[in-house]
Amino acid sequence: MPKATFNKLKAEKKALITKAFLREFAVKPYDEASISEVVKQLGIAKGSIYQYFEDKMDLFLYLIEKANAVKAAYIAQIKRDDYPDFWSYFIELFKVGLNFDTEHHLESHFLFGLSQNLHSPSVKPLFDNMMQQAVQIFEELVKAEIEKGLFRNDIPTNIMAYSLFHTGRDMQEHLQFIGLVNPQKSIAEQLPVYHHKEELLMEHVQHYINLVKPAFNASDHDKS
Amino acid sequence: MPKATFNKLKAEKKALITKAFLREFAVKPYDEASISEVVKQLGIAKGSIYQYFEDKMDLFLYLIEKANAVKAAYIAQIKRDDYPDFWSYFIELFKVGLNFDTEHHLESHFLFGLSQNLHSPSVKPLFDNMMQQAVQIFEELVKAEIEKGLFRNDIPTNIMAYSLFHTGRDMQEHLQFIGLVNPQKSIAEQLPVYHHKEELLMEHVQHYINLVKPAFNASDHDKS
DNA sequence: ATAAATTATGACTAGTTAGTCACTTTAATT
DNA sequence: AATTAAAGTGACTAACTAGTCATAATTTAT
Repeated sequence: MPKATFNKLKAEKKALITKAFLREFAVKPYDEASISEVVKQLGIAKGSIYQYFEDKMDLFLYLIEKANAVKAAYIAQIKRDDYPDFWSYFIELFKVGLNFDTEHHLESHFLFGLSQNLHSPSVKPLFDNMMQQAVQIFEELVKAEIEKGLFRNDIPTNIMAYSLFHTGRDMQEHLQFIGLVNPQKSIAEQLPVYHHKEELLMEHVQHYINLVKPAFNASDHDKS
Repeated sequence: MPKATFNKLKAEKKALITKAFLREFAVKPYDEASISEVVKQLGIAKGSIYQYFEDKMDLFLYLIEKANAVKAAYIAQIKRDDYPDFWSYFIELFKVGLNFDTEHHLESHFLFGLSQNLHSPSVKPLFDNMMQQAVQIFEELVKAEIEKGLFRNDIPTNIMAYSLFHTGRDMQEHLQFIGLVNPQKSIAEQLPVYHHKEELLMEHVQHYINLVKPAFNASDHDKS
């Protein structure tokens, strides 16, 4: 966590520093992100950063925590119980993600980049941990659906959870793949990733969900 | 491509150099892989490498080509037409992949690592290109299945292709996630990734395929 | 206004890297 | 055996990096 000095900083300066580093780590993998370059951009001394944070990793963890907290507030807005089935909930999750992106594009860019640079040696253990947690949450969701008789019960839940978790990631990646979104460019232009693409995006998500739905839903392949 | 000098080298030396670099690039992302370190291990001068290759990227491209060629020979062993449905073909693809891994674990490790370090800035364009090709192949496969009436036809083929392509990757990643395989450790121990895990692996693959099968197969959701 | 505490600084350390090139060694040819 | 061609070398360059620390500037407290 940041040192006391950083927290005592006035909010404006704190925000400027956070923003600059979010941008840097959004564009480059951890090991290639350069503190030297960011302080140059900020016009502050490199030594200052080490008054604020223990080291590079401390700074990085702070950014993750920060961005995750902002996103978590969006996710928490919706509850599974408010939807008739998992898939309408899943789509809604995507929609709040879209709001998050529009209203906090830097944090969104950062998390987007994070999910794509998971295998840099220095972040691997860290990321594995985050992944464990994420998949665990999905496994709970899956189990609840099975309990309700809405998901099939002939496949190990951990496999279903992992696949479901990845479906979300794959959708995002695919959007990038077909050039519908361009995170790198969006960051440079300081625009949200999905800016003015909301409808196309949701259409794409709908297709994806239509595709995977029969893989999870209980029906004839259910052995119960 | 490598310089003439490299090709004139006697096969044994060529193989040793190739092996050492495959190992290095298997473990680290492109930008973190160190030529200096490998030449130290090999006990040859750094200058020699630049007698063999134009630069780091030239060396890297050579390794990709090399590893891909070896794997392609395995893939080419089987043909879709020899199987009653896509999924038995898909499983067989996995099995030859397993053979490839057993018989060429270094190349296998390298390609494994490659698929996980795709977003390093320097390799991004390169990887995007490989991805385009891979997905294109999958899209052809999907189209052929639809033609045969075996896959559903109410989802854009590019979405089906992308999802299918990722299913393979996700399966691999999941095996790593649950600790069933450990590429880093396997490399250190100079063992194939899937060594002595073949049965567990195929069981896992079978589950995964059972899961996703209904997403692709034509049935009630077909609008034809 | 003075003293004390806090915050900011940037030159510096020790380490890394890819790539170069004048030179030496080895091999092939005459 | 002498000459030429090819292959191998390692010190060196230039460019980076994270992190340090004695000093200077600025706030805060007295």
